[in-house]
Amino acid sequence: MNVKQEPGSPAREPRRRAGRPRSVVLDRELIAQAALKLVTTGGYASLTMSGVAKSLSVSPSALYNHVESKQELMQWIQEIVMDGVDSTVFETLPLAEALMAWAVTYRDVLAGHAPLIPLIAVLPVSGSPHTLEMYEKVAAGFARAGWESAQIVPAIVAIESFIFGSALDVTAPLDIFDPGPNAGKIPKFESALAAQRASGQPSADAAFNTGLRAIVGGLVGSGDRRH
Amino acid sequence: MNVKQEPGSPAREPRRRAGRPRSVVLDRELIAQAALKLVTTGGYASLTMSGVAKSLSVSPSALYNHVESKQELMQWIQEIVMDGVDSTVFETLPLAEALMAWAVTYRDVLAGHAPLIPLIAVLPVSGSPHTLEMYEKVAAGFARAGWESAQIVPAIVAIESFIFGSALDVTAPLDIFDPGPNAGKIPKFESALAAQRASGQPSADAAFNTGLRAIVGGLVGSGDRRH
DNA sequence: ACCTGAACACCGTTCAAGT
DNA sequence: ACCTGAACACCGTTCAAGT
Repeated sequence: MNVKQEPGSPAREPRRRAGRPRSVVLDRELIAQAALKLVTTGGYASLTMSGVAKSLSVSPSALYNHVESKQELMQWIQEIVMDGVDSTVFETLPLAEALMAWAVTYRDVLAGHAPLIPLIAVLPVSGSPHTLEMYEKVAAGFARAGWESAQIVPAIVAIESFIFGSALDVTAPLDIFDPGPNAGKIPKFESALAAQRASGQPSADAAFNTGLRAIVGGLVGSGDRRH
Repeated sequence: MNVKQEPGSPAREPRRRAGRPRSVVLDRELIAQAALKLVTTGGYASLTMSGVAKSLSVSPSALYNHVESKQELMQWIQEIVMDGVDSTVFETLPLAEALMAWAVTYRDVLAGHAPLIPLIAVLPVSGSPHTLEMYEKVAAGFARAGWESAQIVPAIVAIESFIFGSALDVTAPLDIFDPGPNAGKIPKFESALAAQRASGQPSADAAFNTGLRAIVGGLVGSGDRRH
């Protein structure tokens, strides 16, 4: 999935005079990596143009020679993040299993980047060749399983919607459903909550497993979508 | 669903001397409504403390006598928005149909408030009695259908995750999947896309219908979750 | 008790000036 | 071509001062 740097092209480093502390020669790759490191270290609240500039020992305005806006910078991050989704499974597994394996890596990858989710949900894929390749593999998986053409995109988007929502859910506090001062007024929900808690599994994980099985089963299980 | 103002309590207006233009007497209700109107008119980009203050003819700092932060103000909006979700259907319809009707109103209500979604996904429900009541009705619907206690919360959260993701999806541009310069390189996906487009239905709607049927069918259809 | 106005500590972004 | 430093137009929030 990850595209490695080709060892054939030596990526010639611009030589730097020694002895003098100097600022880095900026480019897209460098800025994107610095931004990603910042996010990984301090979360999205720490992702500021100033912060990125500082981590590169450069003035904030210097960044604008290479990136149009913070929004574009976030799209660069999004591409790197999406690169972590494994869609090779569609080449080796039957559709239902492939979808489940794909969804698991997809959710895990997004869970650490929740602020990107509203962006990804809305971002045209045209700018991200790798994301398009992912869709190609997923679509090919559906086609190979005999799906009717017109049903494929809705099915993909449906599962993706579930994945996005589930990834948001991962970031919720464990006690999100605690009724607080309203305890006792909502008996049915409280007993359901207590029973779920007794299982020991975080509700986000239980929900993801339950929902994934349900939606994939509901989509792939019934045969009325084949032509 | 909406809690009406009780006509018994006359909500005595503080009398205002006539002739002099004066600023409003602030309270939570007034601020929340002003904020909601601002959002409805100009979207979430226009929701600023200054903007709310201006619409109330008051200085921005005055708001902080009534609300702790912009975050809290957004929670007030969230409560009003969630009040639009119809969960009475669980009292009248069989579980599967109730879930689908509930999901439809839920997604429609959220679609106009996408920036709230990451907030709602993470917000403890304890602060919002109405939301808790919603969960009680949904849980009661599952219980009435004979569901095992421990399975109910995961099922609810799973459907909610799908709804959240689908609501985000509504705000995506219609041509989000346009391959742009990569046209031709992803044949399987492109033909699936063309076939879907030919149906005339926006892909977000098609995906929501497809996915909702699948997840509800996958959850409620198979009988192995009853005790 | 509650409002004003000034101030603070930030944002993202632009732009003339330098090299 | 690309970086710096100053500046701009905002943010949310705090706080002394007034009534």
